Amino acid sequence: MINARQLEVLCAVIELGTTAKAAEMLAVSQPAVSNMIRHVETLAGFALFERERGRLTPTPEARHIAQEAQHLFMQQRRVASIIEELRGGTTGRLSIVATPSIGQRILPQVIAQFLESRPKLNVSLDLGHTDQIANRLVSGQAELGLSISQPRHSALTVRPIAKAQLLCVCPEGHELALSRVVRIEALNHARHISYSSETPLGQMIDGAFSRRGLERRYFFEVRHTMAALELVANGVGVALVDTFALAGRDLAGMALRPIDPVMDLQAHSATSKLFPTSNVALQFQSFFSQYVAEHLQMIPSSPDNPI
Amino acid sequence: MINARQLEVLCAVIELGTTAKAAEMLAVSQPAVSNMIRHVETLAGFALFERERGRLTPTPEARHIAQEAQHLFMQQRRVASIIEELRGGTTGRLSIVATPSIGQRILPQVIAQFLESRPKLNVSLDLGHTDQIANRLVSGQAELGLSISQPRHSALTVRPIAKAQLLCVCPEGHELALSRVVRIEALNHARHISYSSETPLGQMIDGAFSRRGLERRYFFEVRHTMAALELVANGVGVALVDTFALAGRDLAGMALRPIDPVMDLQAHSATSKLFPTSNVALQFQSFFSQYVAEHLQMIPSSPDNPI
DNA sequence: AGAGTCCATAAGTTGAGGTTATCGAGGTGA
DNA sequence: TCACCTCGATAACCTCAACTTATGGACTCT
Repeated sequence: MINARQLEVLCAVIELGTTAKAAEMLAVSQPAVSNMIRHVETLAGFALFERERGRLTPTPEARHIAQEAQHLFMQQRRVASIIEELRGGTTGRLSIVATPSIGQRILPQVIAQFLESRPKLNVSLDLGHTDQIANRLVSGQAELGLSISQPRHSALTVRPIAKAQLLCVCPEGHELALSRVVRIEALNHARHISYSSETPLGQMIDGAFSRRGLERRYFFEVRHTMAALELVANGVGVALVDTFALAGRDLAGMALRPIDPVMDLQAHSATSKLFPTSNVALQFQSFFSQYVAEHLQMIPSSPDNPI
Repeated sequence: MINARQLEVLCAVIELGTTAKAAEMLAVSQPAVSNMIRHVETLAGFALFERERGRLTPTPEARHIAQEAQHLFMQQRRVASIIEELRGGTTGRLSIVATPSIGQRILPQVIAQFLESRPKLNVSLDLGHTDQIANRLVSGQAELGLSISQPRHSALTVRPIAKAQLLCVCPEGHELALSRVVRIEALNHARHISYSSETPLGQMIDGAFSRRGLERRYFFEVRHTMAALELVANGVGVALVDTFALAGRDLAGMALRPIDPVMDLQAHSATSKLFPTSNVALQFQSFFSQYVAEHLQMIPSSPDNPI
């Protein structure tokens, strides 16, 4: 069967009219072109050029083939450019599942930024709790999982990807806003909106309270920081909210205070060991880390509270 | 740049799962496949397979490339099949110019037959007198010319392609129909429809008359045999008509008689020396010759009237 | 433990596609 | 008409991508 190189030479001769000019354009010698043309003619089984008075004149058949070959060249260039783009991570498909804490606020921002230099990239974003993330990853339905708590699954590769902190958010003018730092004990005497003890965040905060010999008290139970934040924004009470939920949000009417003790969160990324991870996914992991490190301000951890 | 063979191997491995099966399908050895895959990976600049526990698992990037490559293969097969068809003359373009004598009746029949085994063929048919045929051929606007009289042009290749004869056509029951053979002298005493002396046919008939020491007489002058035939069909008179015009026509109400002397016509085909002639055009020439020889019955020429 | 499967590596072969050198045919201008 | 140019064809040789065979090490399954 005829190959692309042969068609390339054929087209060059038809276009430029002589073997010598075609050879020059193709950066090969004139006999190479001459031989190739003859070879293609034997492959095709009929003459592609008429030789008279030392000149080559393409036959209608040759012109017809050359025209069709253009589509082949186009497709060839297309494949080459796709490979190029896949190398640069500017094309392909990136499918992410994230917990709402990350997926609702910070992740769309990071993705938007990531897409600015990759307009052809195809993205899929889904939310789910940690177990669902693990399921979707091992079943190959998603490629990259992002969550605060580490998904536990033998077929997953989990690694820390970004840090965040819990801050205290209260309505502007609230009594807690009067102090520069909010001690967690104070929350027990305020209208405290907090997290179910089943949630990782709830357990973490419980731990901080119990380390001070206290028990966490709250009048409003939610599961996600975004929900708590919205309640605070509407003046319902005060809450501890992570910086992922705060990222880029308009905080008009609210006051933000560091807390004592500092509580650090570690976001994790997970990929399946059962499927190879795409280039884009790897790139996105680094991008996410870097973006968070640059855009989320952190309060230094106290020595007694390492991550 | 990546080539089709490399993509072919890549796709085979992705599709069949192992290098050994891919090698079998491609009819090459397993190391050939293994090396090719590694080579393509270095070309692409990123991994296409993940190697673990002695198995290859395609990356999302590899799958993406393989999918795009399918279009390339399709285009490649398309070019190959077009070449195949061009060899068989079942595709391409055939543009013909013919004089009305040939183009109005016999040619459409032959073309229809020719197309039966070449459904993809693109045909163009145009009518014109001999000078116009020559013009269109040397200007490259048409590829094949068909006419009775030979076009005279130094850039044309003209060759005889088919024979026809003049016959006498008269209304059924006409007195000329009473004789088995119509002697041309008899036409001078009938309502004779004939051809302008400027036309090749008129000159030819004039010659036959003068060889018998007579002058042709006619009451109705036309330029084409088709016109004469229609007039006879409507009972206007009698005429000498060539067998090309009669081919396949319903002769109800008309009588057909051989004439004395027998007058043979030679159809000619012409192609331009300035452009190569396509395969289909050459095939059509033979096809036309053969069709006419098989379908037009001829009366043997008398020895004194060679063509 | 042994057989069977997988992929990788090493070393050698082959042929498509290239090279240089040279030829003769044909056109062209002094 | 002769020198000079450009064209394509041919011959003889070269090179490397794409193969080969032979083999080895990793892993799985019975």
